[in-house]
Amino acid sequence: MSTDDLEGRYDPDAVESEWRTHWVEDGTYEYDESNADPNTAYSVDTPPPTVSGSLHMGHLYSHITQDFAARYHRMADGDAFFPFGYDDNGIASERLTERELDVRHQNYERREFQELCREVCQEYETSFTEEIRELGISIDWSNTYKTIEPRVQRLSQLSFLDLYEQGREYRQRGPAIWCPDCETAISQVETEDAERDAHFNDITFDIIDGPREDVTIATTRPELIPACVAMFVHPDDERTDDLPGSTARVPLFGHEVEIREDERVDMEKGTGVVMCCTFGDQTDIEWYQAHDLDLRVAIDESGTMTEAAGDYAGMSTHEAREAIVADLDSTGQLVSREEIVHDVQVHERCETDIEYRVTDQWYIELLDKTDEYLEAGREMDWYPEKMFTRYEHWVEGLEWDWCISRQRDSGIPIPVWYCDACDETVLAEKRDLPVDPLADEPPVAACPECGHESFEPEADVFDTWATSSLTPLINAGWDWNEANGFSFDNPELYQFDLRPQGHDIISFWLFHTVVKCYEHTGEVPFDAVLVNGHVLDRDRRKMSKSKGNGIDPREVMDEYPIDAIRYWAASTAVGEDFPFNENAMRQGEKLLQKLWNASKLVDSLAVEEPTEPETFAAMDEWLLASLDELTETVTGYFERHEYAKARDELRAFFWHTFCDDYLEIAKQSPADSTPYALRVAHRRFLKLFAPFLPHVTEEIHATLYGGDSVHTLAWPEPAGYESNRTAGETALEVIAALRGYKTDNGLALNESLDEIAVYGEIEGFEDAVAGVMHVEQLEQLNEAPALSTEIAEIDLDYATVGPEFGSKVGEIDAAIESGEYAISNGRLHAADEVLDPELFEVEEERTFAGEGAFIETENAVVLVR
RNA sequence: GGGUUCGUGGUCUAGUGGUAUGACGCCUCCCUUACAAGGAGGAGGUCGGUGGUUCAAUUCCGCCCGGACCCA
Repeated sequence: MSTDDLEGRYDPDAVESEWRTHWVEDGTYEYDESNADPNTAYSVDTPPPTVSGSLHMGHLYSHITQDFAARYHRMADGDAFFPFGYDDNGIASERLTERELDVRHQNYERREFQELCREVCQEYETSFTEEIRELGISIDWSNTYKTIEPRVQRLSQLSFLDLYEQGREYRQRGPAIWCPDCETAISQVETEDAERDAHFNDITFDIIDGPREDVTIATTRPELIPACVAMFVHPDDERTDDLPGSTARVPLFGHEVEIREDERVDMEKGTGVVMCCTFGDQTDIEWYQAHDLDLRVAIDESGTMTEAAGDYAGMSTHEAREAIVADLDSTGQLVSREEIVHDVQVHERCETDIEYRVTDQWYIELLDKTDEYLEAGREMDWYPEKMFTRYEHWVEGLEWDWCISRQRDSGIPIPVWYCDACDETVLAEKRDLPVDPLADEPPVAACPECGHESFEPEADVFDTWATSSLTPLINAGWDWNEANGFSFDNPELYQFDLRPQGHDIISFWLFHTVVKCYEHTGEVPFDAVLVNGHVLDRDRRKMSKSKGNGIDPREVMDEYPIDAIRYWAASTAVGEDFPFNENAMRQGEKLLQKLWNASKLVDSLAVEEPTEPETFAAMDEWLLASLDELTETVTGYFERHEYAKARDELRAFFWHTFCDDYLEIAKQSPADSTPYALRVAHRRFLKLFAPFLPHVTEEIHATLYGGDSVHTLAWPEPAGYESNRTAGETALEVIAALRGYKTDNGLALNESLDEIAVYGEIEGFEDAVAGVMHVEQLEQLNEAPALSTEIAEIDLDYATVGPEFGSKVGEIDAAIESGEYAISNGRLHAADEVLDPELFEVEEERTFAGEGAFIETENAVVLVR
């Protein structure tokens, strides 16, 4: 990376790894808070990836997309704050630690186990970091955090105390989703569907004092029969309209339950009668709450049957299921049994079937302020805009407050104690945080309420999202002290300019982050949200472990240059899902070589620092004016996160206009302005390409121009060149026509042409045309050469003709088609209508009667003699 | 099941109330003062299906089919 000339072919393997190392060692992307202009510096809040897995295509794609934004804004805004976090605080990390070390977390103190987690995660973090660096992501590696570190623990607990003091949190006994294997409450978002073989069991319940002898229900979970507290029928179901108000006797267990009406009963399925248990599913919970039903807890925290299950107590749920079915069969209450396959909810980490349990949990109140949270969402710019609807629907559909407590042995502790006598909640002091109530003493010696002197520590820890939702506060250094209360170390970073987010997790991660930051600061944490789509496999199908169609980024990174992968990542509009596509990477690879080769040519045609000439050759000025326009267009695309458009526009102009057209002309141009234009354009191209292709642009820039990293230079602005653009376009048309002529006649492109004549506006560009096409003599014609013309086609201007002539348009079209029209005095007569000249265009076909070849372009006529 | 979204030559993509952009691949020609991983040309699309609105629909609306995501 330090020769003065570009030699041979571009070797991405060697170059990319060298720069990657250099950028980290040099601190090229470090945010300099003393230099940064707080009004302009760009800040990105990156959602920290879970470190317990290896890099997948989704990480690769989303990080590259963020990096386009960070790199562009670093150049355009002067500086960028682009930090990195590791989420090592979830169940995933704990499971990883247990697996790696072959231990159980129950055998350790909370702090000890966290220490182990930190050690195990450290290895994963190291390899993850290495891979992210390999992608050329311009992260500031001096600004990283881990969600398990004490600073973040303190911040999570501060957040809890602040919300509690604001009256936004409460503790309540209620149903929660429970994993019997992990023995904790989990959130809805930690569950997924899994297919299970099961049975539909039709079971008869006797009716006491009712209109019938008995009713039959269908259930896949007979082990819940001891937990049955009611039965339900649909109010509109005629089959069962005699039942409401009756009492049924639960088979085997004998307790009596009432039959009630509720619209949530599915009339389509089964018998129209369902049992309600503590708790089989979400609907059971809703019924429990709506109908104020009893609780009968038959399954304990480890998935073992309780005393409520009578003879079946002590069995696992699966054992109890089989035993109960067998006993029902022998009492004749099992009517039938049918094998089925159905989806059940499982814990995503261990694939254990989940249960619902009634427990004490902490909640953040959400439901009372959904309008405000909706408004907060509206205040952010969404890229693409349509993704806001996902947020909107999520907020509008909220039914529960946010359960933030988890019954796990590790995680960040909830900093409270409860009075043994009166159950008063005692909060930790802010200055003491972080605390662990299991190990630390409460801040008071006696209960402020009743004076009692012993306390029960809270054993629960926070939900992962309670911490993951604080990343803007972590990144901006939010904290509390006696003197200032809550404040930021780096207030200029908040609110953050950009939040990147996958489209599948807008509903919880992004939403939770907006809510918490909004409540703590009164301000929406992000100016804009950039939503990235998913990477699909080659056949446009979602990648999944079970399908085995995943693509290993490692293999991709070994096979293609990183810059080529980054080129692919800009293949489609942000927010759209798009397939893994090796064509795009090959195309990217070609672009790297093209950039390298063109740079070599520029370097051989122009001295390094040409002085600005007084006057410009027309073509040189034309190039710079066109480049100004390109700069403006591309800048607009970057501002709107339209990376695919920016990439394509830039590539097309560079490849076709600059390389194919201009460089060929430049080779033959004797003008002083040519070397100058070449260098201006070349330096500008390097900067415009830099966010997409950081390695190759840095290598070329460093080799030819030296100095600071191209990535810390200012983003180019239009330099204000003006040119007769029309004449330039026409000249290029003439050149293209002559190229075509040579191809059609089997001539090499550098073959000489004796004489050509041009009718068309190419003033000032004659030398360029003649030079590049090796024309000995070029004659400008003042009038069109002798031609015979006939009308080939008539094009109507439908945008005007349509509204004006309405339903007659079809007839006019037909008349033109069949030749039944006339043109007189410039007007078109067809189908009894007269069209003024501005409503149509006549396409003429010309034939040349004179000597030599005749070529017509859009704006010129060329004769080759 | 409900909602959102996507469906454009073989493949991937842009775009729009007036007959469709580019790339890869394919075919023909060309080693030209960087680049054959290049250049000059060419073939290839009833814009998922079907109704409707309109003079005109790939574009707007309804339904259907297929994929994805979110919520049940």
